[in-house]
Amino acid sequence: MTKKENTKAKLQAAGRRLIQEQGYEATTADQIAAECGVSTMTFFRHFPSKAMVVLDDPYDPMIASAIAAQPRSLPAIERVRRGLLAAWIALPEPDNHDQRSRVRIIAHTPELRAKAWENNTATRAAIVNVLVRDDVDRLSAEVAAGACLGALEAALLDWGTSSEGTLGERIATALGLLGSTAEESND
Amino acid sequence: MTKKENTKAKLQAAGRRLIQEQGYEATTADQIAAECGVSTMTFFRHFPSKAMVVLDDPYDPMIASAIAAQPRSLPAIERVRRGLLAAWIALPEPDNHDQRSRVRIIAHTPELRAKAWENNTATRAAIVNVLVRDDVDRLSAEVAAGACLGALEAALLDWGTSSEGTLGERIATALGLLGSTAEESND
DNA sequence: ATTCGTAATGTTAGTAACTAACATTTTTGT
DNA sequence: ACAAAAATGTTAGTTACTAACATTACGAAT
Repeated sequence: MTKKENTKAKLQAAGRRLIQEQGYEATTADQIAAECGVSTMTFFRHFPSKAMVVLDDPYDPMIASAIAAQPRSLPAIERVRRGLLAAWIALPEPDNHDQRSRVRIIAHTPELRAKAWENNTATRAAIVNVLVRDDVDRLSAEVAAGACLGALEAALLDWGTSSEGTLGERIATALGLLGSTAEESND
Repeated sequence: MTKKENTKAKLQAAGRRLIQEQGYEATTADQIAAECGVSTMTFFRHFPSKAMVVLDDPYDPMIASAIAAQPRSLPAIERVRRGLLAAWIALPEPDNHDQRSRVRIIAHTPELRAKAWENNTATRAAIVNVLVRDDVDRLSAEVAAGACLGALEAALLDWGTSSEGTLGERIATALGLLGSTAEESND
């Protein structure tokens, strides 16, 4: 399975480079494929859509379980907020250069931002389900999930478009803005 | 300009009906146009994309100015939150039946939800700009705008998929969940 | 090393959402 | 009734993506 991964990596690299140089809309899947000496069909076998060349990232798993692990006594938003913080801490700070340029592309392309949001649908649904299972009403659950994931995204894009600081800092700041005004106890 | 508006209304009605019956992806722009005895091109002259047959709504204007009108002394989130509440109050409760079925379609179609989010980009940017102009840092502004608009959307979809209560109630509830824990003073 | 199965890729053909350019009809003001 | 302008039609094209089927590259067992 080394060949497959290799082709995917080449497509990803070429795609991101071309999109950075020419813009997202101006870059076609055909072009990316050609750049790698590969057919268009092969491109779509590796990425379900053109957007995924840029969007493909390894986050998202485990988030729902991190939230489920927070104490059920907290208000919904607070549970999601702390769950996301906990999930983040368990992750490594990303390779600054590559990730930052990737995020920068997304930040500059409304269509990609929308697709990124679409991609989060599964995560958002998972979060909502955890909360609803614990007797939070649906509206509160949706608001909590939406607000916290929104803050996460804002942190990511802000980090990507700036040049200093760590992602972890931004995430803590962004989620902090949603926090209950009396702060940071630990349980 | 009556003919134009008439055609648009017919396309909208036919489009929504067909999409409701067959699903969003299964319904083509060609089909909607044919249903109205009109060419495909005409469809796209009235709606910039297929999604807009369903998404086209009259909200959004004035929101930014409602936020600008809130006292600059409040934290960003609180300003946006109160601004949206104020903007809502200035609006009439929508015609229950049509709007509800419209929202229901959106709620059931991830692609449409994503496009709705994309459509909000302009509003979100306007809100962020108002805040930044008043010396709120960009990250806080993005988080505030994202969280509050996210809550608004959750309220809308929840209202659309349920069958009781008013939109106004849901919006108040949803935005209330983001509120500072010490509640509801008026200034 | 040869053979053989499978994984990766290629080819062809097609659909659907759009866009551009230009022709035609319909509406409207006078 | 007539000319300007608005609305629509037609044709041709691009791009993202899918399905079906053919082909090549690759690794493992003999």
